[in-house]
Amino acid sequence: MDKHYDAKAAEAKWYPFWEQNGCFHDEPGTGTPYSVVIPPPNVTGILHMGHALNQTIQDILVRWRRMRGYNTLWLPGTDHAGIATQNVVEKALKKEGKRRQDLGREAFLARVWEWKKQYGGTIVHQQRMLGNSTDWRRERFTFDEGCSRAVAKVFTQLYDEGLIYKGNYIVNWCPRCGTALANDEVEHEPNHGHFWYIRYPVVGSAKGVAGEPYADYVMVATTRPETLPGDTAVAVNPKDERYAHLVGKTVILPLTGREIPVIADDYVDREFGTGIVKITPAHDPNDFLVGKRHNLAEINIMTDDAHMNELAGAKYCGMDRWECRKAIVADLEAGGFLDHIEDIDNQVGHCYRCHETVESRLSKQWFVRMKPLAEPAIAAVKSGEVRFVPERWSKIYFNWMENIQDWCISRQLWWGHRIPAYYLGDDVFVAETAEEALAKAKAKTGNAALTLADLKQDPDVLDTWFSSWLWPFSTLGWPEKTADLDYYYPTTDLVTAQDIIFFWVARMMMAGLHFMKKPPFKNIVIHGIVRAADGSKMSKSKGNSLDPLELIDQYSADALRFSIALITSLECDTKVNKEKFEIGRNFTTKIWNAAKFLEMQEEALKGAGGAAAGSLAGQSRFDGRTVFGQSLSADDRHILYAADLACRKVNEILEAYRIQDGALAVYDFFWTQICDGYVEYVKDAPNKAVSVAILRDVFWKALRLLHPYMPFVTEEVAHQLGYLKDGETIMRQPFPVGYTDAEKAAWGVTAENYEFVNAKRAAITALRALRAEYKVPPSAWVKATIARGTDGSAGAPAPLPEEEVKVLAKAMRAESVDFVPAGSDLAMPSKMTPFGTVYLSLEGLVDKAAEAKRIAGELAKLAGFIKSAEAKLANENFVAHAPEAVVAEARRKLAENRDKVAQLEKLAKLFA
RNA sequence: GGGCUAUUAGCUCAGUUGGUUAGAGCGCUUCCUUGACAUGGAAGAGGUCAGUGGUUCGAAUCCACUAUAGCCCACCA
Repeated sequence: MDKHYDAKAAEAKWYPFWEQNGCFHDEPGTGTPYSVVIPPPNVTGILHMGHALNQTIQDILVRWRRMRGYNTLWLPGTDHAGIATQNVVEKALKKEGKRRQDLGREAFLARVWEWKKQYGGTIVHQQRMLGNSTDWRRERFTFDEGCSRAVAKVFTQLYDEGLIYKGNYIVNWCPRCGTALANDEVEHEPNHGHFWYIRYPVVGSAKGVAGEPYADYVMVATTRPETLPGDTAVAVNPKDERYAHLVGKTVILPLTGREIPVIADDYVDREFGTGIVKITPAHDPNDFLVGKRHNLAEINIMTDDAHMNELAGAKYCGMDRWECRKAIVADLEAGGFLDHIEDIDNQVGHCYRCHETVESRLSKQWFVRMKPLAEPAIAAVKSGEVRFVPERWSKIYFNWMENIQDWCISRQLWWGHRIPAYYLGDDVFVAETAEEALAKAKAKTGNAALTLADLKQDPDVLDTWFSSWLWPFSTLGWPEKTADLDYYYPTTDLVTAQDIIFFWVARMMMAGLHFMKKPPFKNIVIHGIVRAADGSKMSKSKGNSLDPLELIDQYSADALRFSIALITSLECDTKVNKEKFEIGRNFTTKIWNAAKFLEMQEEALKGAGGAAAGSLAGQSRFDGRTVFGQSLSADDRHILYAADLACRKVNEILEAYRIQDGALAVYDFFWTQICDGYVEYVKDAPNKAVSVAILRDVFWKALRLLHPYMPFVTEEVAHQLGYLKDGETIMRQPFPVGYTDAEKAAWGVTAENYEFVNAKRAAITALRALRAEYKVPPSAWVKATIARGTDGSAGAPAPLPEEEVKVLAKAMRAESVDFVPAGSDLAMPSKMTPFGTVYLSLEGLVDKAAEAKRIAGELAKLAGFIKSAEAKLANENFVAHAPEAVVAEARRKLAENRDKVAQLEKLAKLFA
C-alpha cells in the first residue's frame, strides 16, 4: 500500500466503476424492496450543504439496506423549477437585450430546453461527487415526457372529480415575475412603514373640522394609501359603540368624490388604528372576504406590473404604485383629508424568488380543493400507516393539514406544464391531450367541423409542485402499469428537511393516497437544516456558506460524508464550520494507516515462513474452524466481542434512523477498539499468527460497517488488503450482523472476558496516570504492584498467564509487575481499578509538600462522595425500590472509595 | 396571536423507557517523533445539566411556572 491515501484517485476510480457496473441498479422482482426517491433538486441548482446532508443520510440508509440484501432503488432526478429556470434564461436573454416576449412562447421554450441540455446536468454531476448510490439508469425530470403525462392525467381526473376549479380569487402576485404566488412562497419581512390617517367625510354633514373627529368625518388609518381609489366601503366592528351610529351611513371617498357605505364586520379590530378600516376588496385578501360578505364591488386599480390603471383615475393612471402613493398622499394633504402620519412597524410580503414586494391582486386562477384530499392523508398518519421520524413532526403536519386551504396551482409563466384546459367561446374542455379536448368539444357542440385551431389552450402553466407531488409514482412509470411501480411503490423512506413538509411531503401524501390508493412512503424522515457557525442560515449573499465541492476537494467526499453524519442529529439544526470536516479527514487517514499496519504484519508473518504462522500456515484469513482449538488470548476474545457488539449496535441504530449514533459507534469501534486497543496488543501478541488473522477478520467487518458512511476509502482498502478481487465491490458484500452464539461460545467470547480486558486496560491507564502525576520520566522503567485476588481467595480471578503479565508490564513500562492479594495495604501511591489496586513504587524523588497538598484535596473530594453515598444506602427506600444491581453498585463504589481514603491517609503520613 | 423546539465543559453536540461519581469531538495544559498513523499517541484540567418550584427513595431525564434563544403558521388596515 502507498504511504498516503489518495482520496481523489479513489473517487475517480470507484464511482465510474460502480455506475458502469450497475452496482446502483436492481431489477424489480426478487427479494424485499427498499426504495427511496430523492427530493429532486432544482435543475438550476448547484450542490449546497443542505443537499450534502440530505443525500448523505439517504445514501447511508440505501447502502446499508443494499448490503443487508434488500432489493434497493434510490431514484434520482431533478425538478424543472418553473420560476427559477425561467428567470435564469430570461436573464441570459436580457444580456442580448431581449425579453421572452420578443421570442414568443415556442422559441422561448426551445431556448429553455436548450439551456437545460447544456447546464441542467450540473447538479446531477455534483451529486456523483458525493458518492450517491442513486440508480442513474432511472433518472427522471419533473418535466420529462412521462411526468408530463402524469400531470395531464392528474389534472384531468381532479377536474372531472370536481376537485379542480377556476375561481376569482385574491392572490399574492409578484409584479416582477408576473405570476401568482402561493402563500408559502411569500416571505414576510419586517418593514418600517407609515400609517396615514385619512378623513373620509360623512355624507350629509358639514365639512370636517379638526377637534370634532366623529361628527363630520370618519378617520381611517391605512398603510397603503395608493389603494384608495379601489375602496368600496369603510368598515367598523359591530360591537364598537363609538361608531355604531355611523353604520349604514355613507361617506365620501376623498379625491374621487365617490360615495361608499359604512359597514359593520367582525374582521375589524377595535383596538387597532382608529378602529375604522377602508375596504379595498380587489387589493387585500381580508378586504376581499369582507367584500364577499357584504356584496361590495371589486375595483381592480392596478395592472399586472403594479402600475395604476384607468380605474385609479385619470391623474394616477400609468403611475407606478410607489409613485402613486406619493401623489395620492400629496393630494390628500392638499385637499385637507390627511390628518397626520405615524411611523409603524409591520410586515410586508416579498416574492421568495425575486424579492419584489408582493401585491394582493384579484385574478382568475385554477385551484385544487384540498380538504377532501387532506382527510385520507391525515388518517394515514393517525393510524400509524405512515410514520414521521422524529415523531413530533406529525403534530406540525396535522396542524397544517387540518387548517388546509385550497391550492392555487396556476402560474403565469411559460416554463412548466401547460394547463390542459381548452376554451371554445365560453366553454372549457379539460382533457389530457388537445385531441381529446377537441373530441369533447365536438360532442358538446355537435359541430363535427371543429379543428384544433378553434380551441384555445389556457396560457398558464402549473405550479412546479403540481408535478413534484406525483414524484413517488410518476417516476416509477405511472400512469402506465409498470413492473417498477408494482414492485417499488409505496417507497420505504422519504428523507427531507423540515422546510418542505408542507410544500412537498404533505402534498405527496395526498396525491399518493388519491391516485395510487396507497401512501407514497412508509417513513418520513425529517432532518434539520445546515447552518453557519453563528447559527444563521447559509446563503451565498451573506458569504457564510460552505461549498460541499470545495470540502470534497480539500478533505475528500468520505470526510465530508462522515463528518456531516457524525455532527448531525435528526432532532435539530446543525451548525457547521470548516474545521468540523477535519474529523472525517483524520478518520480516513487513520483507516488507511491501520490497513497499512495489517498489511505489514501479514508480510512479516509470510516472510518468517510457515513456522511463524504456526498452524495457520498458508491460511491468513481468520475463521472459526482454523482458529478453533488454538488458545485465543483474553485480548483476542475481547476484540471479537467488541466487533460483535459493534455490528449489532450499528444495525439496531440504523434501524432507528440514528445516523449520528451509528457514525459514533463505528468510529469508536474502529479507533478505540481496533486501533488503540487491539492493534497495540497485536504488536506484542504472544500468538501473533492468530491475532493477525483475527485482526484481518474484524478489520473486514469494520470496513463494511463503515462503507455506508465512507464508500470510497472502504472500497479502496478492501481491494488493497485483498478482501476483494478485481471486479468485486464492497457495496454488494453482506453487511456484518455479528457472530453467532455458537461461534462466540466456541471461542470463549463472553461479556465477562470483555469486562476483564477492559479492567486490565484500566489498570494500565491507572499506572500511566500515576507516572504522570508523580512526574516519572517516560523513559524510566518502574516497579508496579497490583493488589488483586489470588487463586486461593474466594471468588477471586485466576492469576494471569505469564505471557499476559509480560505484555501488561510492557504497556506500563514497568520492569516488573508483582501481584499481591487483594486487600494488601502498601504504602505507595495507588489507584483503584476494577482489575485491582495499582501501586507505583516511588523509588525516585517526589516533592513531599506538593504531594501532601494534593492528597488533602483528594481526601476532601472523597469525603463528600462518601457522605452522600452513605446517606443514600442508609435510605431504606432506596434499598427497597432501586434495582438490585444499582444498589450493589452503590455499595461497591462506597467500599472502593473508603479503601481509597484509607490508602490516601496512609500515603499522607508518608509525605508528612 | 397560534404552534413547535432548544438551553448540558471555552466551542459544537450526545445522553434510548427516571437509577454508577454526567460523555464525545474540537480547543486548552503537560509529556512523547521506539517502524501503522504528529491528519498521531499518553496523561490531565474543565460542568451546582438556564432558573424556581413540584412529583419520586432517587431528576440532566417527568410536571408547572419563569428567563433566554430559535423555527413554523397566521397576520393588523
